[in-house]
Amino acid sequence: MNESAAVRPRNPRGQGERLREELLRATERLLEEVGSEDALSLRAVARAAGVAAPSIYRHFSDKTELVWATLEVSYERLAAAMAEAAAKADDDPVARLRAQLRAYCRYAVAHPATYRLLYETRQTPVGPERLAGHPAGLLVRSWQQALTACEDAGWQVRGSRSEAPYVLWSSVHGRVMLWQVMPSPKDATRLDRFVDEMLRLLLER
Amino acid sequence: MNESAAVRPRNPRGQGERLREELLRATERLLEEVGSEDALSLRAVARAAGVAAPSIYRHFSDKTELVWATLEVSYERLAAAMAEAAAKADDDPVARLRAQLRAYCRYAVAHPATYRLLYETRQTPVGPERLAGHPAGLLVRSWQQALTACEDAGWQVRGSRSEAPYVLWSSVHGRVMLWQVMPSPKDATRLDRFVDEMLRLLLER
DNA sequence: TGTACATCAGTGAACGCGCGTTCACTGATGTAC
DNA sequence: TGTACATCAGTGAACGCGCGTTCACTGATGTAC
Repeated sequence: MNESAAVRPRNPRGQGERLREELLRATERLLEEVGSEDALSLRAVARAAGVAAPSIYRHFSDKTELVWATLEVSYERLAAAMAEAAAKADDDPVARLRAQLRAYCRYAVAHPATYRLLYETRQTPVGPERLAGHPAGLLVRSWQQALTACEDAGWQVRGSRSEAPYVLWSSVHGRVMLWQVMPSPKDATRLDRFVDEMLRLLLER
Repeated sequence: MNESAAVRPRNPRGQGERLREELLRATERLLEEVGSEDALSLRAVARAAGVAAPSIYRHFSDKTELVWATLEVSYERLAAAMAEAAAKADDDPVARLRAQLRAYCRYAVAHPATYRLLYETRQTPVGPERLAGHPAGLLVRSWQQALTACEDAGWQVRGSRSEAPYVLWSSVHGRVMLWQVMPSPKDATRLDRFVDEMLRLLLER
């Protein structure tokens, strides 16, 4: 039951912000463990950080703030993983797009609960100004750009050009979610094959 | 605060099973309202059904049983809507498939929370024997059959034939979920257009 | 026809629990004079 | 150099709440004799 961090020394003066980071990390880990915002308790977060529950309120005004901040961190990790994969790929726009899509899938496989939560806006009634900054908007732009890069390199996008980013993204998002639900073959290379198939369907010379 | 059903006459002898149906309907409605299993309370279900909380235990052994039974009902409704749409469509396999897909989208739009819950297996650790009966398996078979019917009518499926049902279903499922998350154009005809686009991508003469 | 009894649908009160949040506090450490 | 004081990081105890579930019950109604 001893969650972790049995004794935690108080931060030195002026270093109070460190606890903020520790709380974010603890929340990230626990969210993945319990699988939903409802099931996450501030008391558990405090326990995991080796701190009393009220200490959270020094850094976050309430539970919603804490969870939202954590999901922002998670989204940054996903974006970073995709960027890194693209950078490492061959100097070919299709290879780069494929690498990004695979990194996206790998993130979802590695953090299934977090991945789901990234798309659960319902959790806590959240203002439209926050919804506007939702990762979803940024992602669709990223697929959009990747497809344009492919066109610049001489590829043709099959079907409606304006629907194409949605086709790509929806299908990969949907496939990942179904993969998480379907019982049988929990084999992540199926996702890679799916990505290849989608690119073949969407792009032609 | 008076949730409903202020006075509920006791069922006549031998009709005790009626309450079971009423509880299922109340749960269905409340699940859609609160959006998650965690947020649903047995006490609220009882209140909505005009009954004392312990009465639930006459018909369901615990909360999990109640929710699971409700999701089964929801899934049956979805399947029925799809079947009805297919029956009403022209006598052409592509038209029938399109009608099924649109009915699927319409269901998701009309019951967003329920639709999401249908795919949340995580909710309560549930045995593999139950997972085996998960709607997901039935649905993939249904898309599978629909595609075969198209082939029999002279259409060709583009790309890998074995991936095709997953491409179709993943993309529609993913598109629906993204539609629910994205802020801007809450316009359900976009989903219809998406369905058309996917069929165009997947099927050729 | 009358009556004892079993069955059935449903209840009221209580259990123990963990939750988010508030409050007034402690005690170490840097700073001003 | 010494000391009063402000600041800072963090705490312990308590709040009121709603939850899932259990328990022993009530009272209407059908059935056996």
